[in-house]
Amino acid sequence: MLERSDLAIAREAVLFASLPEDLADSILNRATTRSYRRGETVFLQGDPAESIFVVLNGWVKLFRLTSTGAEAVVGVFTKGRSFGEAVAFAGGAYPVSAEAVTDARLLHVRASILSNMMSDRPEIAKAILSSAFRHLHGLVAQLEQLKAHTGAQRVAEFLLELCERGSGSCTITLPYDKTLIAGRLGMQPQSLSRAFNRLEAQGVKISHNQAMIADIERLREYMLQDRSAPWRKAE
Amino acid sequence: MLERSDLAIAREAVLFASLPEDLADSILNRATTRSYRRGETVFLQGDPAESIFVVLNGWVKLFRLTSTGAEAVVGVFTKGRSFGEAVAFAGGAYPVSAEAVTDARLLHVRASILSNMMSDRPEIAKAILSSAFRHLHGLVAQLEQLKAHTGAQRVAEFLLELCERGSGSCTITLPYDKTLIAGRLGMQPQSLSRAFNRLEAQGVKISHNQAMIADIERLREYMLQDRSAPWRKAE
DNA sequence: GTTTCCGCTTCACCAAAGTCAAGAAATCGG
DNA sequence: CCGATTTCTTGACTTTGGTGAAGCGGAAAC
Repeated sequence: MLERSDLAIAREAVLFASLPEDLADSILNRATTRSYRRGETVFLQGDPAESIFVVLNGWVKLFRLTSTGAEAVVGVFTKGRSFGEAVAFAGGAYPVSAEAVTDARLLHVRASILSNMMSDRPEIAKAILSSAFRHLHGLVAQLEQLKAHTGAQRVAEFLLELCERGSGSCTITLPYDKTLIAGRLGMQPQSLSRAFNRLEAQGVKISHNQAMIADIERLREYMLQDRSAPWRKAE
Repeated sequence: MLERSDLAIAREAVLFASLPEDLADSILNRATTRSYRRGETVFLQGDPAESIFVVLNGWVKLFRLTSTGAEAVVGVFTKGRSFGEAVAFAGGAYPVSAEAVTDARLLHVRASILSNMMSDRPEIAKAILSSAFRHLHGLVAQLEQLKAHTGAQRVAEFLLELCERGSGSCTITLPYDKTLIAGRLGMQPQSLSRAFNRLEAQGVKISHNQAMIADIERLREYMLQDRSAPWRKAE
């Protein structure tokens, strides 16, 4: 049912990584996959939560629609990341909507299956809690970012997360379009453009969807700066 | 060990509410309580997470300290609310710090106890997941607030959450000091003051730690307004 | 009672970012 | 290859909210 490569990706996911192989496989055997087109909805906020999802490829965004139609992006996930764990067990409705932002393939795991297996194998509960914790941690980090960093600093942080290396220079490909990056960072696309300009002073060059960072350490220092630190003027 | 009134509060908490009474009690029998003075630290971000906490009375804030010493408040909890569920099982370190903001009493439940019991009684896992989901939902709501609402709107939302009634007028007591309210809403105390002033136009009066809302519906409408809606000028 | 301290508010100023609008650049369909 | 749509950037303007300083008032301490 699942292709070999799908299995490999799913097993790497936090959700399954800590489980013994036999257990992971017996869950994965009962899971299904589905492809989504760019822009297609996976679920809407308010839908009854019955499944847990694991991204096999492509990108999926989770977002909240406000009463007035504005959207607040809450997470953007790619290969190996799961979502929906906690809510599917709390038996409620999804508090966010999910949409494929590129063509994507997702693994669906019905919560009821896991729920049944959980009685025999309590490790499952811990695996799910680990995933849930990861989400909590991610949200807390986002809150901190929003409350304590300027737009340009958030952009710097975003770029640094994409860097493999810890120092020196590096070139990265922006993983999805700038409109979405702006949403993820809680700003308007216009402000993202301006933030990129501002980062030029820190040795960052953007062209098309490539970002070149001249000095990772320098950028990291910029990102960590106190908000009220214009002593050293915008260079 | 636990007083009768403590038991009653703990049983109401999301964490225990869904559990059969015998199970809840056997957990609570193995839990301890402790009192904290105003300002006392419960744990620090980075501490190994061994316990889950339930607030019995008083108020506790969860916050993150940035590298530069700024703090970002991530939650403020009172009677019946629990925290630390997910992380205690993921076996990691607390990603936030916790501090009593008033004199407070907390129930401590060692994660290892729950962990052991979980094998026999899988309902426990679901109770914990429900609590974790509640936190997730709360954080998502905060993100939406920050990204989509102005300061004054966030204050309005905060006040409305404290209202029991759904319409008409109401008077509420601010549950903790304004500095903390400002932190919880992601703004400076000065900005909170200004926001209160702005809300006067919406029929909100603040004196000392009392807030009088003349018309709940009106305030709710104000809070729901699109950010880009100054067509009807700031009245 | 008076002093001190703390929490809160107000003011003036400024930087950050949203809004509106126009234009450039890239992408896609024919 | 060309036109049309979408995405991105830029500019001018406005609003929001942060910053620092000053002032007010209440509560606890002397």
